[in-house]
Amino acid sequence: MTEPTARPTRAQQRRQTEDRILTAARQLFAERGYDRTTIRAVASSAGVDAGLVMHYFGSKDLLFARVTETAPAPDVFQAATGGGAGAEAGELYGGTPDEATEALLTSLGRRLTDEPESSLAVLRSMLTNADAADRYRTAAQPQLDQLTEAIPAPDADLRASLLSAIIHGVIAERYLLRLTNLADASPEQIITLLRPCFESLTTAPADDAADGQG
Amino acid sequence: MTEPTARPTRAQQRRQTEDRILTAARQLFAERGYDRTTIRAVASSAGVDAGLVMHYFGSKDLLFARVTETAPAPDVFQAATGGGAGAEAGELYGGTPDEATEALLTSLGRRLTDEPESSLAVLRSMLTNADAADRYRTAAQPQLDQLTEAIPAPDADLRASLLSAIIHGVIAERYLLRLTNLADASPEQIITLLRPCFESLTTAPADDAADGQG
DNA sequence: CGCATCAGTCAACAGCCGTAGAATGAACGC
DNA sequence: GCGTTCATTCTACGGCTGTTGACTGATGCG
Repeated sequence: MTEPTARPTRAQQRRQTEDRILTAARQLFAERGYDRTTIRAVASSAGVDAGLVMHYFGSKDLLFARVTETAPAPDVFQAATGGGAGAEAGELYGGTPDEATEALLTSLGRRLTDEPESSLAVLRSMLTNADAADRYRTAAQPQLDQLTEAIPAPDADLRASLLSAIIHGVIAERYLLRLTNLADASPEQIITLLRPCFESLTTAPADDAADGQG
Repeated sequence: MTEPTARPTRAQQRRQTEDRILTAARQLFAERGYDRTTIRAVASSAGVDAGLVMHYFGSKDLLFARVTETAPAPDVFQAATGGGAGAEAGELYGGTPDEATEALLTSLGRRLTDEPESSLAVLRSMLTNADAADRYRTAAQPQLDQLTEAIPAPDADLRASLLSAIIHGVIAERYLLRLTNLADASPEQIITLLRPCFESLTTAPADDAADGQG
């Protein structure tokens, strides 16, 4: 059936070219941010003409939107499910605060290990591109809500936001700012140091709160 | 003596205009970041011609450098000295870990209260402008070293960097990304929630450090 | 007063940007 | 085979950018 002839159909070739463009765009957006990434540079990096990028994606904004929505991790926290595709993310934080803590730490660990290309594209561009910030905020809200439910405290939403801020701060300072201490440290070191920090945020102030709402 | 005639000397007038330009630049850099801030916009906002900005500052890069080096808080943590100009910053973190924690929290509280204009100019541009990142890293290192000395742990430098990352993450997510939960929260709330977090990083794992930390 | 200095303006240049549209040529359906 | 579709390229336009240099007029100094 499928002959080994290297003659792809037209649709295949288009998709292939689109992918090449998207890959180049993702990398450049991550490296330089939205403003400093030019369509010409993306096209050149993908080995095509700039007009073709326009023809396929319509505009620079739309290209950026495609890059960020295609990004494997637009989420704040993407808990490692261990490969179980059937595991709903909804159950990951639903349990105890301890489970939430470990899920967050695992997510952070993976983000510190993998090359966070597309994640960086979002993170870097969020700070200059209002659309990117909006898109991120919208995408992150359900995840924040979910995390909020796992935290037994009246100010759980603020706690969840702080956890998000900490994670982003660490990633930004390691990859964007490249603070040497953080850039050189191993993910395990970082996780070990942050665990008590996360625990203090996910667990309620059981000491003197006495609000026995749980 | 000094007549109320509004006729300043030439040098005074120049410095006054320079200040106006610097103020406008600081605000615009903070609002839009480096790339989206144009010299023409700065000049227009300061009520002068774009050529004058060039004449005074040489280039956009130099103007940005002046803005960031003039910034009242290029420092990571600027502990509140209570107005004592003679208090050397060197002594602020020199004491116990608890003192360092409180100094960091006070600094964060002030940053969450005041309009962090120039601080944002640095923070926002750091993430897109390589020069700004370098300049920041250089300026922050002594402060990090200082904080490191206050932490009695073998990995004190990493702990200090994490504290810096957390502070920046919170500020960035509140002012740059404007995550609603964080933007609406009061500084006191945030500080209260972060205190145990900071404590866990500034104090050594004296309790259960028995198990070989490798 | 007379000349040098300098704050400040104006017009322009060269370059890069996103984008549009015509042109080309190969792949496709009939 | 023929006309159409479509991937792809080329050229170009208008706008914005940083930057330059000539210009103007008030100010300072001798």
